[in-house]
Amino acid sequence: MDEGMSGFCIKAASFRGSGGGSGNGNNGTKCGRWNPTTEQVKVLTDLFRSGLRTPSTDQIQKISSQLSFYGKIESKNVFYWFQNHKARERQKRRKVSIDDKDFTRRDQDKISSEKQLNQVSEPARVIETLQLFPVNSFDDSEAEKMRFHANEYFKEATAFAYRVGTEMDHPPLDLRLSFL
Amino acid sequence: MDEGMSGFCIKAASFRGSGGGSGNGNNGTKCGRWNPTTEQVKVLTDLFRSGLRTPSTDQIQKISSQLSFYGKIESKNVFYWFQNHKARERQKRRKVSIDDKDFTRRDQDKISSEKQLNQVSEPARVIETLQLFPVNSFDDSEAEKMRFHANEYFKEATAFAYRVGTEMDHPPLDLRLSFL
DNA sequence: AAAGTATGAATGAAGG
DNA sequence: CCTTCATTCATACTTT
Repeated sequence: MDEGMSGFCIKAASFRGSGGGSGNGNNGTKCGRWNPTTEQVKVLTDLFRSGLRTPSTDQIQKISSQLSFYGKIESKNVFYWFQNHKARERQKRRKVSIDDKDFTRRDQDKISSEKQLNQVSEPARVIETLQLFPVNSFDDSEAEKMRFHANEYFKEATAFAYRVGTEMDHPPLDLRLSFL
Repeated sequence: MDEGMSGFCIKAASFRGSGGGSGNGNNGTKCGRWNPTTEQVKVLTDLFRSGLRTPSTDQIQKISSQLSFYGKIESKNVFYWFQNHKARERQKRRKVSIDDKDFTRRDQDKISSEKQLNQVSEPARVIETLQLFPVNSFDDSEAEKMRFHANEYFKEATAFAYRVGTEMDHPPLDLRLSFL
């Protein structure tokens, strides 16, 4: 749209460290979209495997902070990464599930067992000590009161805007849009 | 590969205003979710910029009515648009901030310049006569009667994103990443 | 290089 | 208001 729309920065020929290169500690990535390094992807994937699905703001900040060591990264990148990863994990699952409806051929095909053999060869096996999800998951701040919801507007079936039977012939405000 | 299998409608190559292309004067009956036209987005954005944050029911009706000229639209679309826009404006500021790699110099940093002038190629300056915020009836939430009036969220430059003091508490979880 | 795939980013729609 | 899901767009990357 207008504001923080998709960056129109020059598309730099930035290459990811795919293949174990990881030479993009400080790649020439100008703008455009974030290109995670292999290390970053590895950590993120590991976190995901550890059970992290939707990190909170604080978690995102921490992760982003840690991952910034490997290259440029912002909080929103982490946020998007988890959103996408989870969404696609589910999407894949759903696809397979639907595809399984007709089991005429049970030769199992290959489906997506060949997705990817987990990252590139990383000789140095790192140790990660991550403690996520203690036992909480409490929805504490719920003091908010549910206001009228969209339902109020969803009655547009007949566009019959029920008006308050007071004296207002028309709303006090005069919203006129004269354009084009 | 995975195409819109879930989509029950014809997959029209309708482009939104993303990227400026906006080849959608009137997209071809794209059912499913609302796909705003560039004109609609422009008006909505303008309204938002004018300070409108949570339009009332009648306001939504009017806006929707006006915008229906540019294409199919419902009240709930307007409602959701404002909700999302505001929420994301806020979210954006929260996520794009705490990320600072080094404070080598405090005046060299240009900081957030990613936002660019949204000057859409609109030579003909439209005229908008909108009188909002009269003394209109309060929606349902009195909690936001006296708050931001207009440019509360348009502090683009923002040398520093002041931290909202809502994260004083430390999360119960301990995220530690010991790798490398 | 074109076509195909993987994935970052954006946003409509809901839920709570 | 906030968070999350789903769908789509745009682009980096891979394969042919």
